[in-house]
Amino acid sequence: MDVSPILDGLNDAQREAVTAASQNMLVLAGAGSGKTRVLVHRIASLVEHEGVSPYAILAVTFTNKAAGEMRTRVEQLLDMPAGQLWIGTFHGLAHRLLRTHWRDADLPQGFQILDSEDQLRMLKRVMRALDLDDDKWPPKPLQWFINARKDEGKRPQSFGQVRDPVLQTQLKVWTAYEAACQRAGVVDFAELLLRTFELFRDRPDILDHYRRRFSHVLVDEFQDTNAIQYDWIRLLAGGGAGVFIVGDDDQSIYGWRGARVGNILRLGKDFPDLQTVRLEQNYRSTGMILGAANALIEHNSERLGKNLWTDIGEGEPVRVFTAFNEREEASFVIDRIREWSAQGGARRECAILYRSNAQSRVFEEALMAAAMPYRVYGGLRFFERLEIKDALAYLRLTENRHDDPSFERVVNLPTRGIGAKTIEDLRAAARERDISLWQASSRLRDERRLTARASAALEAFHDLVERLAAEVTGLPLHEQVDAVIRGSGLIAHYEKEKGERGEARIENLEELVSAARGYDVEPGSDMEPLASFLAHAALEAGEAQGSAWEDCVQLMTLHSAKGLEFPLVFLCGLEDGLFPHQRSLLAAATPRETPGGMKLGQRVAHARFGEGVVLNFEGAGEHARVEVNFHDGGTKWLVIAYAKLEPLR
DNA sequence: GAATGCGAAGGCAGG
DNA sequence: CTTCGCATTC
Repeated sequence: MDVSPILDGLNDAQREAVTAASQNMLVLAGAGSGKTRVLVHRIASLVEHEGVSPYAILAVTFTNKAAGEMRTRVEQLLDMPAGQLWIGTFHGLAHRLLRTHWRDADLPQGFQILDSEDQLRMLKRVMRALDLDDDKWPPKPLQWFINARKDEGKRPQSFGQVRDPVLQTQLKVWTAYEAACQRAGVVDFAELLLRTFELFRDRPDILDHYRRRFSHVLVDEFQDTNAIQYDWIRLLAGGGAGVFIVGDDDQSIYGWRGARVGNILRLGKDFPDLQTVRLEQNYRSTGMILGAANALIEHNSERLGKNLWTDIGEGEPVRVFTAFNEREEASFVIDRIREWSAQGGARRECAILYRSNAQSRVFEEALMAAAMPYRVYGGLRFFERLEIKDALAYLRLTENRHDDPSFERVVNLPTRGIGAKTIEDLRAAARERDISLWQASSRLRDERRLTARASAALEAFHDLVERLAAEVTGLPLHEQVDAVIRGSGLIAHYEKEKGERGEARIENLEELVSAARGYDVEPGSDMEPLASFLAHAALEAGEAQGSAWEDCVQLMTLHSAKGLEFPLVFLCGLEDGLFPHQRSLLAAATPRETPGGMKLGQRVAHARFGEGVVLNFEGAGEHARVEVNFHDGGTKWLVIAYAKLEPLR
C-alpha cells in the first residue's frame, strides 16, 4: 500500500477523488464528510505525486476563513511554504487580478474598494442628485437590485430599450451610480467580480495568459456560486485546465445572494467528461442527527441524491424544547450547559447557533447574569466600526484624493465648519463638471463661489490631507496609521466623546495601529503596504472579538458555523418568519403590497386569532383578501374590509 | 449656515 | 443599539 502521508488515512471515496486521473472532477461532499480534507490532499497530491508546479494551481473558496485554513493545511501537508499557490476567495483573487491589470480594466492605479455600507451611502448620494424621493425609492432594495444584476453579469446597457417605468428608474440610478464610482475610482464587491469577468471576456490575450498558467482549477463550496462566479470559472478553465469542483447540492445557504444550485447540474454540460465522486460517510454526527437531517433534506428540489451515513453510532435523539419566550429559551440553554460542565464537559464544546446576529443579545445578557464566559463571533466586525472607518477614510484619501465616499465621510470630521449646504454645492459642481469632490472644492474656491468661511475650512482640509500624505510617505505602515489618526484630529475628536464610548473608540483606533503593525502584505503581491492594507480592510472585515482563548461558550450565526464541529449544539429561535427567514419563505424576491397597504411578511394582529404573518393576497377593492399565518391556528384567508387587521411593527 | 441635542424608526447572512 | 431626520441654539 502507498505509504505517502498524502493518501494515508483517506477512505475509499476520498482517495478516489484525490487521485483521480480524470481531468474534470465533481466531488459531491455531504456535511462532515471530509470536504476540505479532500481539497487539501488533492492539491498536495498534484504537487507531490504528479509534479504539478504550485504556480499552475488556482484554488477558490468563499470565505477568508476557508482560504486561510486551506493554505495552512496544504503547507503543513507539503511541509513547505506555498506562496506561489493561488488560494483565495473569489473577491480576493479578482482584486489581485485587477491590481495587476488596472489599466486594461479601466481603473485608476490606486482604486479602492467600497464595502456595503460605503456603497449604500454612495447610492443615497446619487439618488439625491437625481431628485428621487427616498420614501418611494428606498435605497436598500435598489442596492440589492444593482448587486443582484451585477451578480448575473449584467450592466445597465444590457437591458436595451425598457418600457417598465420602475425598471427605467432603477437603471437610471444604477447608471448614475456607476458613473460616480468610476469618477471616484472605487469599486464595490460585485464590481470586482464583474470587472474581472469582463476583462477575461474582452481581452483574449489576458485570458489566454491565465489559461496557460493555471492547469488546475479547484473550487470549494461550489453550490454557493452565483452566475458571474460560474462564468468566471468556465472562462478560466475553458482552455483545457482540469477542474476539481467540490460542493454539496444539499447545503446551499446563499440562495438569497444569487447562488444557484443549478450550477452543479450545469457542470456536466460545460465539462462533458466530468467524473463524479460522492462522499457519503459523515465523521461528525451521530445516526440520530443524520436521520433528522436526511429527513429534511429529502424535501429539497433539484437534488442529485446522496445518502449520508455514519458509523459513530445512534447517539441521543435530537431534542426539541418549546420555550414560552426568548428569555426562557436562554435559561433552558444555560441550564443544559451547566449540566454539561458538571459532567466534565468543556464550555467551548457548546455552541449556541441562531439565524441573525441580533438574536445574540438575549443570550449574552443571560450568560452574563449566569457568570458564564462566552464568546460571540460575527456582529459588527472590527473594520466596520465607525471610528475605524473614519480613520480608513483619511488613509484612503492620502492614497486617492478622488475617493468621494471617503471625502464626504471626513471632510467635516472633526467638525471644521463645512456643513450640509457647502457639501451640497460641492456635489452639484462635481456632478456638473464630471469631477471628484476633491477637485470640485478646489475649483469652487478658485472661482470664489464659496463663502469665506467654507472656503477657509476647505483649504484647511486640503492642506491637512496633503500634509498627512507627505508626512507618511516612506514610513513603516503602522507609523503611517498612527500619524494619520493623530494628525487628522480623530483621536482628539473621540477623546471629547463622553463616557466609555469614547474610550472604547480610542482603544479601537490604537488597535488599528497594532493591526497595521502585524500586517503582512499578501504573498506574491507587489502592492504598497498601505494600499494592500486598505484593500485587506475592505475584503476581510476582521473578527469582532479576537480575545483570549478562554473556555467560553461559543455564540454564532448558522452561517459562520458552517463547517465547524461541536459536541453540544443549540439551534435557537426556530420561529416562524425568523428561522427560516421570511425572505426565503416568500421567495417571490419583488416586495408587493396588498390593497390595504400591508406588505407580504408583515406582522398583523387580529382580534380573535391573535398575531400572524401575511403570506399572500388576492383580489382588489372591497373583495381583496389576505392569507395570514397565525401563530396558533394555522393559515386563514381573510377579507381585508371586514377582518380589521392591525399592522404590527 | 453650522453644531448640537432629541425622538423615531429599523434591524440578515459574507466579501 | 444604531442611524436618520428634525428642531433648537450658536
